[in-house]
Amino acid sequence: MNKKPRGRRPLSADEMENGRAAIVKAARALFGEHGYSSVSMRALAAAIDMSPTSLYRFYPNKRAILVQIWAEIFSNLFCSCRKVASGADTPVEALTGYAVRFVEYWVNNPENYMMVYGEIDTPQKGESFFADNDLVAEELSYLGELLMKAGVEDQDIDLTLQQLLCAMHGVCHSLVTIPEMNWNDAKVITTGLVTGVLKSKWLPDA
Amino acid sequence: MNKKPRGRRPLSADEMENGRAAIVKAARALFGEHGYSSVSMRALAAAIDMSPTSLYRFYPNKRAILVQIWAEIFSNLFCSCRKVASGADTPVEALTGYAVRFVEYWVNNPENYMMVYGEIDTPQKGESFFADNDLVAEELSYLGELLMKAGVEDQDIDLTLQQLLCAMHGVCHSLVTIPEMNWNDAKVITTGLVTGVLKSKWLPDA
DNA sequence: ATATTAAAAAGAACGCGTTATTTAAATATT
DNA sequence: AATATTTAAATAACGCGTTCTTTTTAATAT
Repeated sequence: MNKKPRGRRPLSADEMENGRAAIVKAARALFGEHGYSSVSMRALAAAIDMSPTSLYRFYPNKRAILVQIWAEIFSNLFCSCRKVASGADTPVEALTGYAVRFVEYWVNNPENYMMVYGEIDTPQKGESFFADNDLVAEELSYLGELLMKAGVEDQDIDLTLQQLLCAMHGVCHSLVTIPEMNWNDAKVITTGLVTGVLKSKWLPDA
Repeated sequence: MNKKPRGRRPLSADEMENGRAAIVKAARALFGEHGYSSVSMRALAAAIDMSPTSLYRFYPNKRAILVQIWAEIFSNLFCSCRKVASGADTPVEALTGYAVRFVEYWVNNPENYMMVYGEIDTPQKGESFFADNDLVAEELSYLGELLMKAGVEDQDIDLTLQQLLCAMHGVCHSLVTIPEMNWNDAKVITTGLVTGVLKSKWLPDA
């Protein structure tokens, strides 16, 4: 029979989406200006004339709002990186250019880095942004193709890609989280590392 | 005249030291068992029969207690790494062995990694553990010597050392914070990266 | 002994993220 | 129209790190 249910209807998909969008929009502005942890849920709610607890109808917690913002950040980042890569003459130059841009983005926007990597205290309760996210997955396969074009053999691509990722992350992480150290230029550090990753596999041992 | 001051004396150096030691001892046990952020200052205080607010006489905040613990963690880590390095046949093998042990330590003790690198949300208000700490400084110069013995030229040592650090940090950071990814063996990833770093500088370009 | 002083120790309170509970609104049934 | 029901929205409350305020304690001077 499928009779209509009795009480007040739940939020429609549209209402849900609009609510989420409003929250993320305000959060992006506030987090960007004052930093993630300085913006309270109460302040965020007030900014969009919403009760603090009502936020929890749209997002399960503060971190979930942040994760939503990550996608935008990564979208910009990847776009910027690919632009560099596509302008390069050789696959190897494309890879190094990509990596350099990647690192420079985070080093130049440490507050974004902090928003993404700075709050690992909640040890991913099954959310797993990076492994599941389509955006990230596609970027990984893109980099895999670049490695292939650069001449890395098929059976080495997976490992080399992971080493490349670790290298890029490592430079970002080190430079951002230990700013008081006398770091060499990010570009120089990164270029050498990437070059090393690319060389170490298919060049004969010295 | 230098007369004695009138009121109650401040805590003596001994009392201060004992208080700090008691706090750190309890904190190390509790943080290790339940995780840093799951242990409240109130619980920590209760564990040593102290008023929560009295903790703040010995340490300015919770994070400062954590930082104190870092030194112990790093002491163990460096000791373990050097043991491997000193057993190696060649300087290059010493370096790779060092790096592999370094990475494996963090990967095998992610809760320690989290304690050290997991809470960067407070953007170091001038505390700067890594750049100032003597333990760290000495370890850096030790690694610098290893690089020298490995044949890295003087003018390249600083850069190569930083690349080595970034590489090690990058592997740790990636493997610990993105555990859901199908990572290759930490040893394999690290060995390749370190080899690449060591090669990329003084080998002629391909 | 008692008063004075300075610091320690304890207590109350703030804003935080979040949850439990209560109140209000909307819709199908009687 | 009144009622029952289901959900949204609002309010209270919890434990947290931390700070402000008060009380207690210990040491000196009278």
